[in-house]
Amino acid sequence: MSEQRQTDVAETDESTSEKLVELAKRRGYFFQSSGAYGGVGGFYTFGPQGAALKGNVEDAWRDRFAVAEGNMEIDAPTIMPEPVFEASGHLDGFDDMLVECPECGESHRADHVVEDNTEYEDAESLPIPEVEDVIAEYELVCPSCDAGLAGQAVEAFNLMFATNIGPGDSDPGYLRPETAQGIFVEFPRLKEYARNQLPFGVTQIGRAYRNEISPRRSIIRTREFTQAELEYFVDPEEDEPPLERVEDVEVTLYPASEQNAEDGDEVRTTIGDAVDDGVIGSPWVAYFLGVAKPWYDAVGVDMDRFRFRQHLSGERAHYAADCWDAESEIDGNWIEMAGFAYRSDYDLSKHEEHSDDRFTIFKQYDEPQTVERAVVDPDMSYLGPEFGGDAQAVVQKLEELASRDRAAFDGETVEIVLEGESHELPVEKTGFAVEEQTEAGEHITPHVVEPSFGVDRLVYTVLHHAYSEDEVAGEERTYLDLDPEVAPTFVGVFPLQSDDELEAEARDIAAALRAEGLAVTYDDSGNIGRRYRRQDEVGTPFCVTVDYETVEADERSVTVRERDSTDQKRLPIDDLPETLSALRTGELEFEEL
RNA sequence: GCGCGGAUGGUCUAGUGGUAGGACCUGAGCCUUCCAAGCUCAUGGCCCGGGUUCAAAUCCCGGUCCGCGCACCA
Repeated sequence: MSEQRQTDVAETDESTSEKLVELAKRRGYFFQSSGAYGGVGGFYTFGPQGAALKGNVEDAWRDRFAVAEGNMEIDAPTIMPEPVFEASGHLDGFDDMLVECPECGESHRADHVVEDNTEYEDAESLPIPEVEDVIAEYELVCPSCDAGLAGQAVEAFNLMFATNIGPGDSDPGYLRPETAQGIFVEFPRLKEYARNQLPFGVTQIGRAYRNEISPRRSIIRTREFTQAELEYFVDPEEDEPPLERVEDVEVTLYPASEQNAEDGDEVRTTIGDAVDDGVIGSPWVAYFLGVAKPWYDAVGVDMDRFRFRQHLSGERAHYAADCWDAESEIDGNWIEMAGFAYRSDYDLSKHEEHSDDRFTIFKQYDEPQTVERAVVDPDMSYLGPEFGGDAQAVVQKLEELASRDRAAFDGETVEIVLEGESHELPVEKTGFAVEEQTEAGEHITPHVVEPSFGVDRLVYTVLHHAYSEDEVAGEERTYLDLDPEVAPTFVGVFPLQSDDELEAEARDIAAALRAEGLAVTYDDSGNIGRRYRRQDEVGTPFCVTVDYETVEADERSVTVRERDSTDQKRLPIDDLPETLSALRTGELEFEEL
């Protein structure tokens, strides 16, 4: 269907965006929240049409990335306690340090001021008091007006919304800045549910919150938004993606090498070739790019305005081996709609470190392995009196030494170094032994592949790419050529004109189609042309009109009008529910009627 | 957070120091046998708070929100 998609948008892209935002307000797609109270920045309400469209897009995502891939979906809370974000790094990493100039009042990123004027390279990782000290020590000045910044307070601005769990402030919590943590945190239980078998995937569709300094461009960058994320857990040594399913998928790639090149350009290739040529480093990332591309096409993203862009080394997190964004073109700008990252074991290791639970999977060997292992079992009745409070540290040193260098225990005595001081102790008191142990497997930390979709940006793209203008019978027309699968209203039902008999018949048909599970709107106001245009503007794919032939002829029939072509066909009423359902799923094309 | 520009019915807009018009939309009616037609009538507005002034939607200050640039984009 997309190859016929019209991109004959008149005038400039920018005015398309303006017209779309205006249409969205007027027709109930989306609009600014709390308008009655002056509005609030970065929050949008999806109106009746927008909520339905968004819901349909989410359903389509669920069908593809959860159901069709055999993954499980969860629904975690949006508020989680502070330790979760200490582990995830959001508490520190999400901080911006701001320092305000006492003269001109401008705020600057304190870490940037430091990095630009000293030899410090990673000022963001310094504690705030230290940044203040550095500013004083180097007598750094305001980049705008050269006034001295020494002595000015450096303020932390965290992009997470903070709250308190329960009364008082002893139990801080945060609104999640991404849905992913809700999955990672529950990994210990989810792995049980997956019967400890890798690979498995967990999806979540939900809200995330970021207290953006500067929300922009309507629903493109908001403070509350919806993500659809998949965390796919794999055994890095054994699991491989079923690339054969997607190897022929054609994609437009914009690799880092091309972005860095003088005359770099996008590359058209297939998933299979991109993996073979090493353009996409991670086969897992490649697989999900291959799944995502046809899906984006199906929900209505214009493939001529779509690409996958590789992250440059500078914008990639240090733990991410390879990362690609799905981007769509809006107003001549490319906006990020999804990120596909190979995150290694970073997230699970962090939670393993910070929590009491195990974020590993027990991986059984093909054959149990017998290994020799050097162990110690120190005589604490000797070590205790000898070393006092350091006894535990001595035990730890002995354990380390045994596993590292068992030859050290060959003599009568063994030497350990404790806080720079050397100690000798009799080997017989260490309980040193080499034991044979049988191991059935090992605990491994799975790696995770993360396709992370921004639902709001996708909805915006779908609307923007669907926005079309043409002429019908000499009259200008605006319509959204939304795919029937995601269109908020699927069919409009009208009486041809004011007439009790026609209206009654049309209402009956509308009720029958609703009973079929279709999204139906009934309209009998104004003339028929006006009603068609109304539905065109919200993107309703089909309209059914009851005329005098319907109520007078022997075989009762109605006209069905298609939105994009405005063509009409006559159909028997009895066939309507079945035919329209088939049109919705794409089993049937309008031309075939 | 800074800078620049903006804010008038649901939407788009005109406007002057003397409390507001238009178009579209919407509703009622007439007309109408398939594409925003016509006619009649109707609903509905100066972002918020201060200040100047006899008088402020208009001028000034502050705030909120929107757009753009800077910065930021986990």
